[in-house]
Amino acid sequence: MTALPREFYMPNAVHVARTLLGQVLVRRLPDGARIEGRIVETEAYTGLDDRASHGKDRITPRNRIMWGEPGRAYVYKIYGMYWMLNVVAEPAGQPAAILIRAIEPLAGLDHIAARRASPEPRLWTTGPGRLALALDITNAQNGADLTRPDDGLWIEAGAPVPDASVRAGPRIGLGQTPEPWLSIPWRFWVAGNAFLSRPDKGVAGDR
DNA sequence: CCGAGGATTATCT
DNA sequence: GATAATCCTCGGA
Repeated sequence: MTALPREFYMPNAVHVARTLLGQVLVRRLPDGARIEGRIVETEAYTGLDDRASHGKDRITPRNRIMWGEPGRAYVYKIYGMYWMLNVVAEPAGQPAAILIRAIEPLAGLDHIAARRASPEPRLWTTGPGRLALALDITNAQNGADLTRPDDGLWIEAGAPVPDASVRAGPRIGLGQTPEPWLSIPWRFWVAGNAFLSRPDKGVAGDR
């Protein structure tokens, strides 16, 4: 298996969020452990006008990765205790990133179990905070190049998810964000998958 | 089953 | 000094 090329991340963030579904996120820990998970839920954040995006205004020390090379990891801490894993998209100079919200564990389950308190696999990688804990992702992975195995975190090609299995809806946790950004359907997920951050009600909202 | 509230800190104003 | 792209626990029903 080989990592997806940088060109994969060049298109606009909404398109990349859609095509990331089904791809395989791979983590190689310092001790040699290998963990793999199929991406089943994503959210797109663009720059320019998107009021929910960290890239909405200007470059700051935290968000500078968003303006850089596509195909790299943008990791930041939220609520004082959780790390969020994002993938930078669009050409350098344009702030855009995709938040990986959930993965379906494929390999390395025992390594995840060792790190997570809950004995319930469904609670290991369902949600951005949880998946970061499961894969031991912290700010040490900020800027990691996802197009190569060198940094211990990368993305490989997985089985494509057909349009019929893709659903879209509003992004989660946006709080005071004004419309239309609050409701724009830039969250994508694999219909009916058991590892979504919240249960799939079976409702479509396609785009 | 469900909703409320707490945890805990980097970041920006 | 307020807020945040979240998760977990606990109390009530």
